[in-house]
Amino acid sequence: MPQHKNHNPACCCRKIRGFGRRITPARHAVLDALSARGEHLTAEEVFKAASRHYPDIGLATIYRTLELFTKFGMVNKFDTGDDKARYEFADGPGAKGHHHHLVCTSCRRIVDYNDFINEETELLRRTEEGLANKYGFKINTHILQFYGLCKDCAK
Amino acid sequence: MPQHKNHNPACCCRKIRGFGRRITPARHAVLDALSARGEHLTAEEVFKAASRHYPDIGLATIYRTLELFTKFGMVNKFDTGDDKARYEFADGPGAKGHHHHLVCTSCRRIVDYNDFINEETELLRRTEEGLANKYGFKINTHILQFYGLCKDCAK
DNA sequence: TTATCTGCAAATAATTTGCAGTCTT
DNA sequence: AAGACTGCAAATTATTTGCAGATAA
Repeated sequence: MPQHKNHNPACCCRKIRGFGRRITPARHAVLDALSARGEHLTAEEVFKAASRHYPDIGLATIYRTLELFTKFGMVNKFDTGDDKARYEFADGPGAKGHHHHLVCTSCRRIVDYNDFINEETELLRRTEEGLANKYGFKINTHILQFYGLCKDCAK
Repeated sequence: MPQHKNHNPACCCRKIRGFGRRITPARHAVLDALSARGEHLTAEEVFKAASRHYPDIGLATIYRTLELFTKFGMVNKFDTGDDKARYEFADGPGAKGHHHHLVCTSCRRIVDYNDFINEETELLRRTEEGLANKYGFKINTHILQFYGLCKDCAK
């Protein structure tokens, strides 16, 4: 996992403080969990990972923390069709780590890809612009995900 | 709401029977609810609408029916970020009614658009092809949604 | 006839919330 | 000190499931 600029502790702490919020052991543990344990973690998975460094942490705190980070734009919350939210560090369009997801509907494996990102980003940008004009929306985000069967499950 | 070929009762019934399943009053009521009450209904909304014609219907039946129709490809199930699934008749890419969603994160209004559908569809098709080759996925669906604030909520 | 379908009530499972005490700043 | 943050337990909410009876084919 490459270490993107958004993901290092110093930057995250600055951001949190910038919003007038506090740095706590629980929040550190969540940040660590998110950067150490790869992408697209469920709240439960973040909880398990964070518990290792900080055994007293509670699941409710995980939820509150992830919600907060999501609100700050540090984290993306998304859903892949099972009924658990998933979380990962956010990389805005254009950032090195920006990617979309390819989801296996059978084994729930999630593949990050960024092979067509430039083309996609460009079209999405134009679409956003067009939609904003026509419908008067102020668009903040989009979700693009592909669903199918991975090689193993397709057999 | 235009009446697409996929949405008329005769075609739906044929499809259901084609899968070896039965036509029942409950299923009729769900079909009616979906075509009469517009798009992107929650299970609860389908339930209310269907209850009007068929008061004895139960919510569990709504869920089971919608799941079945989704499995048959007659209905799309999707999610707009609140934690309720939403359902609408499916129009495959290329069909007249094919569209994507623009969601207001404040008032939860959902706008259907198909302004850039051709371009989008074309890029998505190419992307699917590329991803299928590179990652060995057999891709079945995609989700593309834009999130932002509608005109009223942006004030 | 017979497998599918149903409503109901109870069970799940993810997420949220109230609260009293504990920290960060 | 003051407000932000916490863990815990209880509450919520959407969805699922078991079951015995009803019904479409």
